[in-house]
Amino acid sequence: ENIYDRSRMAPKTPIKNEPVDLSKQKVCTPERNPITPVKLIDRPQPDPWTPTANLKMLVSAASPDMRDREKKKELFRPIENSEQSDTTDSLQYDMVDDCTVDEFEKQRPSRKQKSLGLLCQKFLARYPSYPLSTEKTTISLDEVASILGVERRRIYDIVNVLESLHLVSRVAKNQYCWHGRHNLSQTLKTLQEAGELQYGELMTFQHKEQDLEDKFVERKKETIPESQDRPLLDFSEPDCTSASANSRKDKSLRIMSQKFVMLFLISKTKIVTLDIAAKILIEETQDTVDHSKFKTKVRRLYDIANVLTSLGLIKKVHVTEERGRKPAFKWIGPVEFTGKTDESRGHSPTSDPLPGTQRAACAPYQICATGKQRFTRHASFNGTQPCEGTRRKVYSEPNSPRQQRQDEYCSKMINLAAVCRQKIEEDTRNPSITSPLSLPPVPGDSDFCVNALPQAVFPVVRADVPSLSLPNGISSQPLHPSTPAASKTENGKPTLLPNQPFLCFPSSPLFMLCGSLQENNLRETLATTGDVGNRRAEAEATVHPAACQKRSSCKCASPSAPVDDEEPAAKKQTMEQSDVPLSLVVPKKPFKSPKAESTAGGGCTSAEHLKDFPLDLASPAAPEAADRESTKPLDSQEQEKRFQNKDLDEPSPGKEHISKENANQPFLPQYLYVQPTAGLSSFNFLFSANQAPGAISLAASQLPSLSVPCVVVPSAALTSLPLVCSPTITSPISPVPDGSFSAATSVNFSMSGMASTTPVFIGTTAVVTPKVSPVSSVDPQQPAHPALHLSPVLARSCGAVKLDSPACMGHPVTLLKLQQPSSTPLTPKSIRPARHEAFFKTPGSLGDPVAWRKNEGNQTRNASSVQRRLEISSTSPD
DNA sequence: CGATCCCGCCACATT
DNA sequence: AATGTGGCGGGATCG
Repeated sequence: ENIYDRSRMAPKTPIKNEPVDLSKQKVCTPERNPITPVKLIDRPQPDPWTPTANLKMLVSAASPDMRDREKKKELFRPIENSEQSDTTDSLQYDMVDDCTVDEFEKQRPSRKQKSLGLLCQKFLARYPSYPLSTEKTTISLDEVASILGVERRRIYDIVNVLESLHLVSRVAKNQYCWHGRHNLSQTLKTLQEAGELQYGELMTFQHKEQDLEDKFVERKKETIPESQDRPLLDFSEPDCTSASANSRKDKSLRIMSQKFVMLFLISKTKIVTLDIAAKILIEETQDTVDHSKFKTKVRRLYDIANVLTSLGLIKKVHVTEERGRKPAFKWIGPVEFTGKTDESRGHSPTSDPLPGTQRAACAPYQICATGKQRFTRHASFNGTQPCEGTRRKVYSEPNSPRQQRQDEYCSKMINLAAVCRQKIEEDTRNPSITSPLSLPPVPGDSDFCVNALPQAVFPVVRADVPSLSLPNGISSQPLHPSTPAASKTENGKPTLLPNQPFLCFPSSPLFMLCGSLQENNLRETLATTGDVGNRRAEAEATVHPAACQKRSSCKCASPSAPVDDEEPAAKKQTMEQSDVPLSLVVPKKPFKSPKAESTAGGGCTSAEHLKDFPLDLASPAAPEAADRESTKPLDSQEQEKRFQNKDLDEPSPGKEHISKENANQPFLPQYLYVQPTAGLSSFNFLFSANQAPGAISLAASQLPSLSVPCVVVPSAALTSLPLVCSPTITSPISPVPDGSFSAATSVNFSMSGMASTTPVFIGTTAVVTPKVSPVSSVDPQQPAHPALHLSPVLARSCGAVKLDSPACMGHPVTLLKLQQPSSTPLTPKSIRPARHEAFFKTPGSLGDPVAWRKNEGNQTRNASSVQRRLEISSTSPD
């Protein structure tokens, strides 16, 4: 104590003691002051500003935690390094001596250094964006606070926002469970849906934010009574008025966060100004808007924005209007959520209102619901996947109001979703489509799920792995009629990667997969979207390109593409693709707009072909996408197809229906699966009927991309044929469009070496080679992710397949490579989502062209180096 | 000087 | 009552 007091009688700026500072100092000036204690002494503020402060200081100084924290901090140093240099010196008193006073004035900790955004980055750096499903990470608030050297209060700010996006969930007091971004897209999708419901109309009109806002306000008042209003909101958030006692205000930060995100998601421009957001978010009465309240809201929004920025979901921009320049934020996160999002949640819960729950077994998601929460409702979002039983239990145990709230929240969400679906269905679709949704029950049972796409179908099999990352997932996906086979249950389940990349069939009888490439689909899609098209065009023109492109995220854009067939779209894609680091370049398709190509550079195309998958992987975004994205790839492909289709316009039959996504799927190639024999030994061989080379010829450019992919080679076959690659794959690899692929293929095989027995999986998307290169080229970091993700997948696939294929086991590496691209993270489940989305999405999509695009990429890049390392390490084990 | 937003008091919730 | 949460807004910094 003495020391502290002594420390400086009058430090210029009495800095409150901060543990952080101390640590930093130490770190910073190790040279000078090797001894930590000394610094500490110095640091402390001379005057005890507050009794508390002193106390804290003492405590911190004394507590081992602090020390640990310091040590730990060092780990993070890299992040701070830049900063440190400056600050370090100044602070120290000692330093001061050395240095000038001025420096010391600077004080190390500049405000920026203490910013919530930075803190959030550090926080996020501690956890993997895409944690393996198996690992559950619990976060101790106290621990984190001490490690990061901040008060717990600050951690709450971060966690609350993360919780609103379901990146974490509260397990117990002081304990949170880290879920990572696996569910992010789903969550966003849900928010988008909710947002559309709430604000949708507004959006339609919205031109300016301002207008929007006004309308919004009006609307709110008129149309929506508070009561309603609330619910919606609630739905987005855990709280609940009704059931649980409405707890206090507590929702604000979380709810605000969700609403804020919603605004972005429903905004065509993807830009939301702070003031507008504040106005909209001011609950209830908007009118009042007293200044102070507004001001407070803005403050909160900054807090939220900082966290979202750290997550790479938004970035700050300025909007200049008549009035002048206004602070605003632009959404740079994923715009389209195909993937997982719907999968689980969407359907089952929603569509079927079965809340309760029967199939617990199926999806974790549901399980949750079932299990404990049943009384409450469905599982909570949060809990969903990541949490496992255990967690859940924990969760549930408490049965605290909070949970209830969450539950409620979930239920609300679900309902919402249901509503949306209904809507969609009504509007859009064919009954047929719908039906699949209804299926839920079935799916639940079986492990695998089939997608219901009317058109293309793959049997997707869910591997056994229930636990996959897919969050919600769940349940089942509707099967295609054709796929009866799917039946596979567990062992044999074939695994399908969402995008298609590859299928593994254990030994199943024969499968026929059909997916026709459908140009029609495209058209349909287009048609569907037709209306949208216009808008879309506009929208794109305005917003989209810029945003999308800029973001490196990968998103591959593919999604967007579909929607936009137009050049803009093309551009986007290209752009996006271009963003992708991938080196691969393929000759791309001759699309429509040369521009696009030009812009994107050849790269884009290639990327597409490769697919998005690989690309995704490669790209920063990839990581995220990986799991959930499996679906995406499809989309992307679809998009491509669309493009192509337009050009080409094949007569393929499309299915017509529906949703874009469906459309997308169409292009899935049909596969013919031949089963060798029962034995696994042999792999089945699949080839796409459509895709035959000839098909390819069709559009060299396009088709290739379409094509599919996968082939499974029977063991026997292997010898002779090592692998069959889908044209697509090849194409990406080699620049040469058509023919090239063959070559490429061969290459791959050779690589694999798996020849004999090992089964080979090839994903269209995943071209091994390309992938690799791209990755390297792109991001060094990323590779890691993919690997990680992949690994799990692989494992599953293997497991699922189980075949005999030693190959899987034996050559994990190889497999990984292959898989990575496409499958990556996907789990069988993932596949489903896409479709769902389609269904659900349709409406949205129509409404919002932008939606198609994905921006997911962002996240990836966010991952800190640390994170990556962690992941990698974890992965490797796998 | 307006935009940001850190800081931490203090009310409410939970244990 | 103690402790956990987190609303809230003063006021320091930043630009």
